[in-house]
Amino acid sequence: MGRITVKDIARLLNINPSTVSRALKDHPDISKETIEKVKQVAEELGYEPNLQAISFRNRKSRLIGLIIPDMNMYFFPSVIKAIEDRVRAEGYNLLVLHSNNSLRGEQNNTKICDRLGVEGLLVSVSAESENLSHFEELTERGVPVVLFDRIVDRRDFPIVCIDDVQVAGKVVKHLYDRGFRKICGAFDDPHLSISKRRRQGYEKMLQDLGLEVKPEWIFHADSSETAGEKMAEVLDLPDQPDAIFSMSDQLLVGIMQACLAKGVEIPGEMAIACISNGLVPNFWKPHITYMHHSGEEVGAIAANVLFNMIRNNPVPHMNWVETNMVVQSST
Amino acid sequence: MGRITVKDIARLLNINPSTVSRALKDHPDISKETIEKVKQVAEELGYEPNLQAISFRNRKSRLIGLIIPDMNMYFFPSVIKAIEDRVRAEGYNLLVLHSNNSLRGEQNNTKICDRLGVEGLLVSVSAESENLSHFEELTERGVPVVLFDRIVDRRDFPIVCIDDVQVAGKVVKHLYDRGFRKICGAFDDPHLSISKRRRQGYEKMLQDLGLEVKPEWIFHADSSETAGEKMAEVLDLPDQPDAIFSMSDQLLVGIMQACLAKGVEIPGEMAIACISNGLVPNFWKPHITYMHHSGEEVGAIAANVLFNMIRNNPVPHMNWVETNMVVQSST
DNA sequence: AACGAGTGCGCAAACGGTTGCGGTGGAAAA
DNA sequence: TTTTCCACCGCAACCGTTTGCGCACTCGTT
Repeated sequence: MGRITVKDIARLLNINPSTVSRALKDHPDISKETIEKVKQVAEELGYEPNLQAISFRNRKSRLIGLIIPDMNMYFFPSVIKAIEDRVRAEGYNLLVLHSNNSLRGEQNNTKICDRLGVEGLLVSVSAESENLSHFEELTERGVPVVLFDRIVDRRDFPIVCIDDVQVAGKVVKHLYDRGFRKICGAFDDPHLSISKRRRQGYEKMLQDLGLEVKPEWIFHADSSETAGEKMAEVLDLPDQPDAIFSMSDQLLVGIMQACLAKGVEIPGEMAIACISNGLVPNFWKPHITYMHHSGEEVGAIAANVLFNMIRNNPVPHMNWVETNMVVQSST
Repeated sequence: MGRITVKDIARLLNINPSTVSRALKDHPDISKETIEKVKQVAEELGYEPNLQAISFRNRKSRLIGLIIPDMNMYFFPSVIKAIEDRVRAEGYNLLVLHSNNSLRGEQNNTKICDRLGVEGLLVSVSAESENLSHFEELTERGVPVVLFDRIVDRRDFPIVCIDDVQVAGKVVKHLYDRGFRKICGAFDDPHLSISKRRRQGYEKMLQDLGLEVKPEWIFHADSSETAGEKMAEVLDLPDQPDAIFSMSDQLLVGIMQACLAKGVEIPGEMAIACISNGLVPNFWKPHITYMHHSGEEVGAIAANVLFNMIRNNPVPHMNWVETNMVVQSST
């Protein structure tokens, strides 16, 4: 009733399990006839190698861990997709874990990956993660850890992301070039370094352009709903902005909902530009202008860096992901 | 440099590995002092049990497999989230695999799950899956398989989904009750049984209401883009519908894009109602009316059925997921 | 005839943790 | 004093697969 093992095949053919093992992988020590017989019996019995036993014996799990802060619909699905494709192409399997944006969850997930013996770990850190010491148990044992997108820049771990400061600046500059001078900024959780860096790029560009940085025109939100609420407040200000920079698709949704609810004409009364995975800005008419920040590309590059590390190839500390501006309608 | 094992602890304390093993799990045969010492040393050395070894020895992987057709942003992220939460709460880990909507991919994924020794498998089948024999290797060895959402109804496997026929009918009926009589229908890949059933419910309700089923008003699309194209064609018909039923969020996006592109007023010129996970219909103003089909609920119920099977509790063959109508604006 | 070089296969250990069984030593019961 | 009993711990086997080593046997070469 249990599964077929090499021992079963060996017993049936009156040979040694070691011979079966070698025959199944065409070892030159084994005669062609024996190889034939073994393979035939294995086929007939429907033999499937026990990966647990193999992993255990080789002290290799063929497992890659992926820890994401949350399973939102906007960015991580495409990242996961790209990573899984690559991981599978390399003959590995992927374990996806989410930390619920908490440090505790991230630490637990890391421990699980450790206990399962993952051979590499890809992480987009939680909002609470400043201290990254929980990854050191892994790196000390030679298990590579790569941070992507939501990162904390410690020299110990290679990071994969866009140049957030520059990219945010470029989007703001784009709005400026189109004549907008009162540019509001919407950012994710203020604890996230990705939020800090994008806000930094936004503020720096405003200053470089000689524009004022108005705190009333800047808000942080970690969900579409709160972004909508904050946006509604901005729309009630006596001194209203004429444009909005949104650092993500998730915030864009809330912003659009707020604008549509108030009947704000876009881009007539309010221009919008954002950083996006590429789908969401096209939901509305006219389409929203965005800087394309491809989740699939981030995933592909992160996986690539990881496998280079697994193969002991040198990898750069910073791995920039390209972005490109997609200008739509009159914005 | 390698990881700490029970043997290391045993050597350090001049005791037997078996004593260490028992001490770590408070076996009554071991004295309190020994337990203390062992635990202290384990703590100091940062001992982490090797789950591979444990899985191997116990012939239990503590792994659950999840196979989805594709990593789209609309439905599966919420399903995955719910499943992972439950799986983790049970002390298991989740392996997420996607089949790229191909039978081959699904078969490969199943084989991988088999080789890894998963203790249960959750599947949303690919568009190409009619024959489900690849799952039998697992069920024959007592590994439960549960199908959800995109299902094929074979008596062998419990299924978790909404009552697609009835739900689609209800949405159509809702449009009818609001006075619409020319109701277009948008469905996913025609090979999917979920598409067939929802279309069946749509057509049956039209007939029950004495309305004509017009083939020109029915289209199938497996992406937002093609849905948009097909919708644009419908909008060019001489005899235009006054309402649309969309069977999913993904199609809704394409439909909305087409309507917005043509300047069709919603719901004035065209009423829309759909089956949705609940977020997408609120992207626009006015919000789109929808039948709420919660991905999280589907995931939670599917996981629940699976764990009941793992515990040898009896489970029903059909496991219905509840839906509820969310009526918005004037539609 | 003796030697060398291969060919084909078996033996046994190992990976880390668990567990049935058995043994020792000391205290209590007979 | 002998027997019984229990608390505490060690021994060894086991899970399935792999692999270094070595043995037996066959050929071809001097």
